[in-house]
Amino acid sequence: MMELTRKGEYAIRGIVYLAAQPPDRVCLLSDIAAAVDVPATFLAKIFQQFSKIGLVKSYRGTGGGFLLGRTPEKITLLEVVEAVEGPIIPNRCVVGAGECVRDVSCKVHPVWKRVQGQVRDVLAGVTLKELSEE
Amino acid sequence: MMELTRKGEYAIRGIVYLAAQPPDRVCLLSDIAAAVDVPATFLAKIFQQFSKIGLVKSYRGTGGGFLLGRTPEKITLLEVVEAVEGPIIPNRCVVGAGECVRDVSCKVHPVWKRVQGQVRDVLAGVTLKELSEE
DNA sequence: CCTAACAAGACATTTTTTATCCTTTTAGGG
DNA sequence: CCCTAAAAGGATAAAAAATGTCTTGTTAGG
Repeated sequence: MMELTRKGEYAIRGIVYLAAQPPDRVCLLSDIAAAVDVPATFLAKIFQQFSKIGLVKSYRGTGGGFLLGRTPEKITLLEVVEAVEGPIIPNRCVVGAGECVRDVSCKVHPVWKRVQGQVRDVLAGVTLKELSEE
Repeated sequence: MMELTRKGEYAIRGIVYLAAQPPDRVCLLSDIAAAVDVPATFLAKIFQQFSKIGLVKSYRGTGGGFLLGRTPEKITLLEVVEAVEGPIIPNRCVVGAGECVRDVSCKVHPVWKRVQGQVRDVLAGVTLKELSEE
């Protein structure tokens, strides 16, 4: 359980590749896809999601392509993962009130809350800089 | 992402209910299913998995049913969850050597390892006793 | 031997994941 | 002003996983 999907994996590979490029090198989607071994059409969707929230910047037309929206040390793994996989929610009952209808005083609730916190903390503590250097 | 499936939810509900019963009260599957509001046929599958690894004991025939395999304080949430959802593996590359073929020195690897550890620690720290009392 | 109960396996349905394709929009260059 | 390069967006399709259901087998008690 708790497994990252293919999409999440691809997303990380793709953006880490971008982070490893010289700061203002505009990269073609097709090049990125080839480099990280991901279907270009699929990666396109992923980068569209990145683009919407500013994780990457995109340019169309001749000479277009992608580059990182911010410097690598300002993008965390948490942002990348949540961008494509949605928020980290181990159990529906952590979402908020009204979800845990079965049990007003649900004992499991705080446990999942804790899990969520730990996972988020770990992922938030890692930046693209660390993942791309060397 | 990282969401517990319905199966996992049902599993927890079912076994927590058992843990809340008097120690040697044998419970009918149909009663448990009704009490925790889970399809009986589905819960049957779940309890079969529990039974195989000794998390619950089962008795067939007239007067049969289920009871907890050990005392509630000796069963952790981690065991329950892993029994039905499989091991907690945030990313395939934490499984072991040979999986992370793309990158011998995969930088993301240790991060997922850490996530895995944290999640397991939280879940291992909670027993059915705590979840079932009061 | 009849009935109660769980065990096991096959099957069906729905949802999610994992793509692919086609059309549209934007931009540069001749 | 056209032509080409590139990303954006939407529709669709195939495969896998989740979520159940059903039928038959097994075990045990009375």
